Amino acid sequence: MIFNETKTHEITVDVVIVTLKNDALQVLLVKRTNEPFKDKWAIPGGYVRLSENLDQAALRVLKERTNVDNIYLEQLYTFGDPLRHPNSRVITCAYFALVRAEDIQIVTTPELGWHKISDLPPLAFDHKEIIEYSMKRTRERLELCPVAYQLLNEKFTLTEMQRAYELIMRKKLDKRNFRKKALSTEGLIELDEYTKSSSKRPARLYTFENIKLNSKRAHFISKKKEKIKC
Amino acid sequence: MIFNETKTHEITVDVVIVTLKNDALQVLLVKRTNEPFKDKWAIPGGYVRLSENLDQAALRVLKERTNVDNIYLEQLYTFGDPLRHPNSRVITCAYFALVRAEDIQIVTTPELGWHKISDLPPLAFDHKEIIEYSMKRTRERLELCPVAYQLLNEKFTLTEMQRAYELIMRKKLDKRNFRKKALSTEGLIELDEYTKSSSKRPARLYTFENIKLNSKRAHFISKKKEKIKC
DNA sequence: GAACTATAGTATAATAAAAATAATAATTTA
DNA sequence: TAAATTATTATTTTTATTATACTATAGTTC
Repeated sequence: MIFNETKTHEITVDVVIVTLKNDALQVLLVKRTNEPFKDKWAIPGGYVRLSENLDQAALRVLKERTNVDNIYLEQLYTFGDPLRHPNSRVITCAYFALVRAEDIQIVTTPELGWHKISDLPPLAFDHKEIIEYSMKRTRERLELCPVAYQLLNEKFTLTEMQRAYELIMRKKLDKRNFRKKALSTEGLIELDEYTKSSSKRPARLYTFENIKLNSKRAHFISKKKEKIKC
Repeated sequence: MIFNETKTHEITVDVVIVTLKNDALQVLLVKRTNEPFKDKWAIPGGYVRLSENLDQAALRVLKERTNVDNIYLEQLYTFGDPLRHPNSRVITCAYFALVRAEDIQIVTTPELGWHKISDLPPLAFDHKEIIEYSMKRTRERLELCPVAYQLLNEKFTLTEMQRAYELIMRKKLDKRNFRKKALSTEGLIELDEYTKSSSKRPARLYTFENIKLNSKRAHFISKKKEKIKC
């Protein structure tokens, strides 16, 4: 590939939209209908408009695809390899979003749907790398604050919360220690409600007061077992 | 400002180059000679060439300005506010670099020089925000791995290392506890050499084996006292 | 050369946090 | 009503953090 150095770049945002569904972390993908990478799956994305900033562009893409807003959205990383797009020079600013399954009302079609992160179909461009990076970032975030609540329904049991943590951190957690730490999280509110439809002992429901998530007590996953690259 | 939505974006990289000099963290700035922001100071930056990726562009800028390579360089954040550049739509991918003062052989002029981060001159564009964000990121990094060694000379005393930590973390550290943790850092090598020219008791010199910096034992700043925004 | 000054270096106890363990309670199903 | 399943609570052990005070080694001063 020969580069004409006077040609301009194109800039897009791509949003890794993650939810918790059927006891698995799933990511929203669209099937490409055109070349390049026709029939491969891709993260939802779009061009950044000149009138909007990057966050606004990502929020717009998210809204277009899922009709949700006001959720956890974070700039992830900007990918700019000259060869990441086979036809032109496209730099993409990747975002990731954690959304509640119950908030999402998308109509899944053969061209749009949720895919288990542990079992992804063939992906277009460098989107596999982007998804992997977003999961790494989610793990790092979870060590700092309980972002996992973004994946849970408004009312949830501690077991559901623990399960979300286990899926993100990719390791089993001890139920008793998890509960002890979780209960000390600022912003966690114990409700006087219990699950009903379960076939076993009902579990107490909790909810989150969203305000206080930057508390220093808000994280409760030990960092020690994780090795983080410098 | 009225936007022509068909106009293209321009993409730059800006590199926050930080060093430790005269017992202070200092950042390399260039004085702008043209409008906009004539006579204000700016982070070194440049346009991303079509043939290079973002890391390469940042490394090139770093090399052009300081003639150093092979140092700690990390993508920071991409800033894309439509109004951040008054004349055109410039999206910048910010990087930050930690460099050793002894490695740098720049000729400081009235248009290029080091400035204390605690006492910055008037800055162009959103560069104040970018520098602040880079220091925040450095603090977060330091909690994960001893990147501060990037600021130290090849051979350093534990007191110098502690001082680098204190400047980055903006708090006093207890000498005994710091030394205990520092000595348990993987990759730290105790030398049979001591400082000489000091008029006081000589201090033992240490060095770092760069290889093992992703060790889980490599970080030794407690996270508890820091509040991190979600 | 004795006293002083400044920084380098060390040992240990108190406190707090994390990890590891077992037993009991509440519900549905067989 | 016994068995199965999930929810919930308490305690101990281990590890990490914090707090504390003293000794060591050089140069400097008198």
